[in-house]
Amino acid sequence: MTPTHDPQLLKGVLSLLLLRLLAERESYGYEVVQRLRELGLTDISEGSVYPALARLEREGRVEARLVASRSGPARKYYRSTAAGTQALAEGTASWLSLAEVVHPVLVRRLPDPPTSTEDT
Amino acid sequence: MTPTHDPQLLKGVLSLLLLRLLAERESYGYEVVQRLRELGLTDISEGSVYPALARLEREGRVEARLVASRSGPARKYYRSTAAGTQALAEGTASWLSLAEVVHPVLVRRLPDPPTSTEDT
DNA sequence: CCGAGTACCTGGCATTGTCAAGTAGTAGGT
DNA sequence: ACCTACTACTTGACAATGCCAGGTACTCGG
Repeated sequence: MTPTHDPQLLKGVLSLLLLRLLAERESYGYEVVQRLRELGLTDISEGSVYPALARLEREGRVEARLVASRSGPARKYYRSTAAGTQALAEGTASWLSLAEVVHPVLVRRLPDPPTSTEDT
Repeated sequence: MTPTHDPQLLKGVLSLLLLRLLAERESYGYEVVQRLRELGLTDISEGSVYPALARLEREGRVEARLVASRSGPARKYYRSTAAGTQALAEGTASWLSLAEVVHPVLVRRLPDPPTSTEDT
């Protein structure tokens, strides 16, 4: 079970993941959603992914081409551009450096909270 | 150097950090900002922290009391409530589980990108 | 003809970090 | 007295972005 997925935590991380998945291999929106779900992000909705992909394309970080399919409507395949690869590197650095700060703080032991049945 | 701090990445994480710092010990806004800066979050602005603290109070996750100071205006000390402690636990779980998904994806080696000077 | 699976897009909404500006108290210099 | 600087908190307007709900459209099986 995913412990109460908080939408806010995903902010910024989603585009980073998309950039990464598309840098690994060309993919289309519907498939990207499935790849994210396989990674464990079961709560990601299409309504987040499609706009995010459109943003990335508008920003020149990915480029798209339409490919007909025999199993449904045409697919829009996206793949990373050079700018996308660079953005991925920078975004990854940001994430890692944030995680390096946040993680230790969250996992360090809490000092004993004051107990009312006990005093010094 | 902080690698191009992305505001979006902080979303949701900030309240989690505040909850954590206040669970460790009672603190007031201005001091919390300093504690965050010491942790390495040099770009955090007061304009983010004060509203976030107000939110946490409104949600009942922290409670506040005013304490006069001889070095300036009164300080508003916040400390975690029981609800805050629980929210901290849940939030930490969310963060850890997200990081567990994101981290491996971001650090795994990229397959060789196709080089234009070379073909199969 | 209808439902389900595939595939994409959009509008409106809520959350939340940032910037900028404002209000105030204390202390020290001139 | 006045000015500056540091401490300390608050607020309004703004931008980014994930989510929900709903819509369009193609293919295939009943």
